Amino acid sequence: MQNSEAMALSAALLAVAGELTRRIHDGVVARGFEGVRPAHGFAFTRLAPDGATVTDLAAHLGVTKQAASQLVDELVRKGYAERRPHPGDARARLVVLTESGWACTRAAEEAVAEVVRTWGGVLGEADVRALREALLRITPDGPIRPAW
Amino acid sequence: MQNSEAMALSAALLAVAGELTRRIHDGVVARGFEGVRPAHGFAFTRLAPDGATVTDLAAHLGVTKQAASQLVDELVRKGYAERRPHPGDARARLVVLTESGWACTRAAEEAVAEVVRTWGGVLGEADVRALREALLRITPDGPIRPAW
DNA sequence: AATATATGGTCAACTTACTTGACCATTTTC
DNA sequence: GAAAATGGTCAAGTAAGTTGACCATATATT
Repeated sequence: MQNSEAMALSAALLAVAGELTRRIHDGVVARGFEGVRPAHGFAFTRLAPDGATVTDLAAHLGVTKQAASQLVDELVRKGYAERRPHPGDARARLVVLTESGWACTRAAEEAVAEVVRTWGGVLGEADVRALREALLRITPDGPIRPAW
Repeated sequence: MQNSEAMALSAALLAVAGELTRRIHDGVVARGFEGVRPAHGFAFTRLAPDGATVTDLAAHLGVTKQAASQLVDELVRKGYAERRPHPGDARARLVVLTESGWACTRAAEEAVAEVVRTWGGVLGEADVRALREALLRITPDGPIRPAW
C-alpha cells in the first residue's frame, strides 16, 4: 500500500468518525435530550447493564476518577443517573441510569441506526456488513478514547 | 441490519478512530517531536501544500478564527510554522510550515503508514483496500471535527 | 486481633483549549 | 468616496479535564 493511500484511509476514517459523532449528537438533541455531550454516551454504555462504580467508569473512559465523578455529578444533576449505595462494599457507590437515562440511551441507539441506514443507502447492505466485520477485527482493547 | 449490529459498527468505528489517533501521536513523539497535539496534525495537512490564512484554517478545523490564531501562535512558538505577509492582501497573513513542520508532517505520515501496515497484517491487503474504499464513499464534506 | 496498606470516593485548586465580545486595518461594494 | 465586509488580534470568560490532599472502608500482614 502506498503512503498516500494509507493517509487517505486515515483521513477518511477520522472524518467519518467525527461525522458519526456529530450526527448521533444531533439525533439525540432532535429527540428532546439537551445538554448531553458525546462523552456521556460512552458513560451510558458502561452504566447501562447493571450500573457501575465511578472507578469502573473512569477506567472505561480513560480518565481520572475525579473526572468520572464530575461527569456523574453532571448526569445526576440532569436527571439521567443516580448514585445508590453499593451492595457489599460500603466505600463504593453504584451509579445507575434513571428512566430518563434509559430513554436517552434508546434515543442514541435510534440515531445510530439512522446514520448506519444512510451508509447502507450509499454502500449497500453487503458492504456495510463487510465494513463492520473489518472494523471489529481491528478494534483494540482498552479504554474508549476520544479520536482527538 | 439489526439495531445491535449498527451499535457494534458505531462502537468499533469510534474505538478504531481513537486508537488510530493515539498511535499516530505516539509514533510522532517516538520520532522526537514533542508538544504536538492531534489537532496540530489537522492543521499541518491544511498548511502543507502552500500555506493558509488563519481564517482558512479555522474553517478547515471547524473552530473560531481566534482559536485557530491561538493554535498558530503555539505552532510558531514551537518552531513548526511561521507567519508571513500575504502576497496581494495586506490584511491577511500566510501561515506556512517551517522545515521542522515539514519534518513533523513526514513523521506523522510514517506513523500512519505503520498503523495501516498492522491492519494489513490482520485483514490482508484486499480487505484494507475495501475498507478504504468504503470509508471514502461515506466521507462527509465540511470541516474536520473531533470524534468527540 | 491489631495494625498497616490498599482501594473507592470526594473536595479544592489549577490547566488547557476552546468560546464570546470588542476592536483595528485593509479590502470590496455601491 | 463612504459604507459595509473581511482578515486578524487582544482580552476575558467557560468547560472539561488535571494533580494533590484527604476521609472512610476494605484487605493484607503479622
